[in-house]
Amino acid sequence: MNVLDVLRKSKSPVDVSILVEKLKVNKTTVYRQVEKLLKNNLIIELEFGDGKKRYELKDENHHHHLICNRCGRLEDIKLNEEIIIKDISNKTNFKIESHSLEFFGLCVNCK
Amino acid sequence: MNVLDVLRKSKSPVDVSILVEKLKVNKTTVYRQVEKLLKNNLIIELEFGDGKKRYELKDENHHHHLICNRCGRLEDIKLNEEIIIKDISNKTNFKIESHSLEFFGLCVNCK
DNA sequence: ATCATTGCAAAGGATTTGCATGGCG
DNA sequence: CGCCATGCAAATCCTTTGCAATGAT
Repeated sequence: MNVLDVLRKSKSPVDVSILVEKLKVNKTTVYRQVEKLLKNNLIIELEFGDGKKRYELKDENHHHHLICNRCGRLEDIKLNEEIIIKDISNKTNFKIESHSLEFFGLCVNCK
Repeated sequence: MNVLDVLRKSKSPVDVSILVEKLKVNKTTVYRQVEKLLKNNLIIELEFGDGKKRYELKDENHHHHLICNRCGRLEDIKLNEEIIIKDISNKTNFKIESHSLEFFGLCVNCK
């Protein structure tokens, strides 16, 4: 079992404390493995506003998240954001390498 | 001078350390004032991935950010993301209350 | 022997909490 | 007095760093 295995098995993005728990290794080790995976573009880093980072496989299936403000439930959603990216390319000289796009609100159960 | 004044004067989102410096008050005070402003929907909280939160006025002029991975330069950009929001409303039962959308890459100078 | 990986403890940085104080109705 | 804003120190949480020990090549 390694970090990638845990991410593969998890339905939602995973933070360091969970990786420590599942892998039963030191947190420093986890941080270092995560760092390497990020550098190699195998995983992506997400922030949901609660002060800790979460990680997810970077797979062919690029998607975004709906995060419930009430219960924390997480839903994946696939979007066509290329329109927006192209719009930016047209308007500016900025070369986009990555983006973060998350939605916060109320899930079906909580609204 | 209060938090809102500092945010009004600043061209880019501001973190707590800057507020402490400008307002010359205790950081705890700043955190508490910020908390209140967030609750009252007067400011918004942003995360650029470096572990600290930044704050910005919530004004009529809703926009997003281009953050340079090299030099940290920040550019504002106005986008039409309603298309995407509507798309989500059609596809899911999630009620979106807010979203975060930031772009990372290389600015004109760095690319 | 060398180089990468791990563990552990300590340090750092951002944020929160507890408690005492001061201002003001 | 009672209430709210402030300050200060300590605590907490997440993350990073230094260093020694282990493992693999």
